[in-house]
Amino acid sequence: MGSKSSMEKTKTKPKYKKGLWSPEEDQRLRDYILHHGHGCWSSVPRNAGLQRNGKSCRLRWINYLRPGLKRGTFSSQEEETILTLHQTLGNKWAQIAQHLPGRTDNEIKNYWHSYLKKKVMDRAAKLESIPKTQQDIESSVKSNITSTSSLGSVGNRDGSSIDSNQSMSNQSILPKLFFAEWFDLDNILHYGQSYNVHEVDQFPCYSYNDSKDIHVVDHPNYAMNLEMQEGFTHPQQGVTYNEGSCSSSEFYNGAAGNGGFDLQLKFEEQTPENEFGGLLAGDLDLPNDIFLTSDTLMYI
DNA sequence: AACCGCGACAACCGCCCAAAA
DNA sequence: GTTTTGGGCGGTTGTCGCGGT
Repeated sequence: MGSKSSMEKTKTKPKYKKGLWSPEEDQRLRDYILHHGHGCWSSVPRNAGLQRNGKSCRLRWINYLRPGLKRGTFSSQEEETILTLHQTLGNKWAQIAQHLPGRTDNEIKNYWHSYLKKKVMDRAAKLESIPKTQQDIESSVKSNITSTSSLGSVGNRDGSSIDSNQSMSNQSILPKLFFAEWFDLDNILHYGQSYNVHEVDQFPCYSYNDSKDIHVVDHPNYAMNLEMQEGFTHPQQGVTYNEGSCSSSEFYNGAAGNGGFDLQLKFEEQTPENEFGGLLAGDLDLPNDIFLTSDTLMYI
């Protein structure tokens, strides 16, 4: 026994802290990743001075600290998206999350287990109670809808999915929303002019309604966002912010989401201050007329 | 006021896979 | 070719707050 304990002494694993994250820990992790990128996750806690393991840091960053997370209740549209995708993909939460900008797989999973699953079961139960003939009608209608849906036909949940499912999981039909898009360029007014966003040869472009000129990715906000996204995606390269590139005249908060997303920013409600907002406002020299409130939303 | 049940959400655990050694 | 390591994912558990009794 003694020898064993001495062996254990020489092979002691570092004691990692567990449980809820404190605001100080969040701050450390956020500061570290925003300045250095995460790189190798196992080295993050060491370098950031945290008593956590790398996995825990990664999870905390992805599910909570990462900029662009959309929090709060799910909209009915998001709900339907989850239901539809779950019907097709099963419990592939990460894949489902790819179609819900700003939502994490964990969040969707929790929502499913706490609410949606029950809702689906209730629906099924109701369907059970409906007389057979009516069920037949409904199921035929449902199958018609499914077959004409852009999501393709329903696959098996055990992974032995049919082709359309595989193509869906490998190559998303729905567009992914990039970091840049949380400014919702479609709804931005530039010096009082509205402009359209489109692509030319896969380069994001924008043009003003009253002009034939097409501008290629030189929109400062777009560039900044792309840069930030690159920074987060490739942390080794470091995060280089386009400091001072946000001109207050180029976008404003509160533009109506024209069927898309509201131009709003949302930051952590749990943290004592709007730290990411503080980061933006501080490090990025955010203009004064961009309102960063705890009620606002930011999308990624 | 105390207790209990429940829902929502955060976080951990274990497994799998791919890349590196 | 094998082992090790790191990252990602899904399932599950833990914690907290709130409402009802």
